[in-house]
Amino acid sequence: MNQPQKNTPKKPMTAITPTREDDFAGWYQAVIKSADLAENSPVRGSMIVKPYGWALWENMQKTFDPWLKDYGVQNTAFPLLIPVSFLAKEAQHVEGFAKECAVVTHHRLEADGKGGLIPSSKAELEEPFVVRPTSETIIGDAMSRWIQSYRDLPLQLNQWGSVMRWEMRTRLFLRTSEFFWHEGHCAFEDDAGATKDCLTILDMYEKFFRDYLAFDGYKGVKTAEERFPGADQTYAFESIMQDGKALQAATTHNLGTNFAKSCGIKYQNRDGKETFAHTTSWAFSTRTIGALIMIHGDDDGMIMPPRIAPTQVMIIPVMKDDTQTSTILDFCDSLTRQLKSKGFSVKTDNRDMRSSDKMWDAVKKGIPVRIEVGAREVEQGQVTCVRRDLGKESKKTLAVHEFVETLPQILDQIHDSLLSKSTALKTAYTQNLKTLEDVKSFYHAEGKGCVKVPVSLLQDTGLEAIKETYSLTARVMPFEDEGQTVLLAKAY
RNA sequence: CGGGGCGUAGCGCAGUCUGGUAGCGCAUCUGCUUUGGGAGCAGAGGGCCGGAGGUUCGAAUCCUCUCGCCCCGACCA
Repeated sequence: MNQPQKNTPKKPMTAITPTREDDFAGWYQAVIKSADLAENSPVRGSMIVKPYGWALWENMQKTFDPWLKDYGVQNTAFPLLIPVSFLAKEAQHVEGFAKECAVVTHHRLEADGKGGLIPSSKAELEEPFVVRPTSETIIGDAMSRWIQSYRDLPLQLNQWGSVMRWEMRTRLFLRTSEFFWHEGHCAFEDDAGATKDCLTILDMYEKFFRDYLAFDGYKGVKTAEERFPGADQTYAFESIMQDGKALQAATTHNLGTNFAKSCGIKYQNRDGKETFAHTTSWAFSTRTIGALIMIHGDDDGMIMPPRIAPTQVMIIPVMKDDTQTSTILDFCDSLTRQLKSKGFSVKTDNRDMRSSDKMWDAVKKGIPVRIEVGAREVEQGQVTCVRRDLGKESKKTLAVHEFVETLPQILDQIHDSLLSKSTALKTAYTQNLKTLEDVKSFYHAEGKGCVKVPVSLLQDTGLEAIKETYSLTARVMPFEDEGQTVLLAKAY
């Protein structure tokens, strides 16, 4: 699947088979495999994030975490296991998550007499734990003790970790039983504080996605139906994939006083009266890696946005015979040091492989800039430079100093180009329609992508059937239309 | 959990209908020639045919049961 195959003569050879057009889901998996981002594990539904994929996630954390701290958020670590009784506290919340919880019921194993191990019947827990599907309840419990006075507010907490939701159908990055994320949990004096928090964080997400991950999307409010279980209001950033489906890249929730009431988060207000705090929670997950793939990737594989790419520049030595090896490698080495000292993430691929294979490897991994250094370049003090997003047509030879000086611009150009492609994708896959009939005929005619319709259609009893028929859901009511429209789409 | 597909060498697959010595391509290893977008020739190694039971002289192939993966739904970040 990750190997080149003889495509039909008409199509140019691609590094990835199947192509996006042939089979989008198959293409998606092939990209992950070819880029060596992640793989399935022996644990059903749980992935192994491989070093290259994890490096990407680490870069996301490194970028985003300081923003949170700057805003006033403090990092914490709460237990992986949550007492079942905690989860049971908030009615909506239970209903939302109970059916996808992994439960820990024992604390000891014993031999089953057949060479295996089973939970010991003598070691059953009095109260089972659930592996956290999200941490509102256990953090809420702590908040109820930590918050006494309005002086303790706002309390802004976050943790980087993983959670588990027992999903029926899993797909690498997009939906796995265990997934990695950050989860912010904050408490405020009033609704104004909580709402402002949700919107501030949502803006932060948008900035992160646009300025670092180079993708566009719709910021807005979720419909009542699509709200987080236990939230008064859910905000989201919805992005559009190359197959026209929507993907929720991040959400923020105004939990109102729902969790404050169920967890007992009360404080004495400025008038000395006991008052419930207003809490929020917000998150983005390793799912955004799936979004990166489906937004930027092409038939040659991954395309990493330069500002988040684990490796921004891959230097490929092109050796003809042994006599040149050391001078070429020295040249690469000095170039690497030069670029590293300027803060770029650079690698020289000096593996003992054919150079053309190394080039394809860099292509499939989506490394933004590829540099080829052979005898010619060494002699002339030049480098040959190729942009991943534009392919071999963009191959250019530059003097070394010129390359080093312009690299920031090259990376910015790649970023800008990816972002504007993503905006174009979003626009091309959004139809502005007025009536249910329009929606029906659009999808009936095999229309691909999302439709934006007046919010009043949510009231229309005919909408359900259409949503059902075409597997649509209400994604978000975009801010750009001031809540007057709602985006309907198939979604990941 | 429903409907469909699939588990055979590291990867991708054929062989299964019609039971009879385990195959192909790529990758790997060796040698020589090559090297600027997936090199050529010659040779070599590699398998409990997902697992467990059956039927049979004989099972990758037939039967039963299981486990896992993929796609489309339902559920969802």
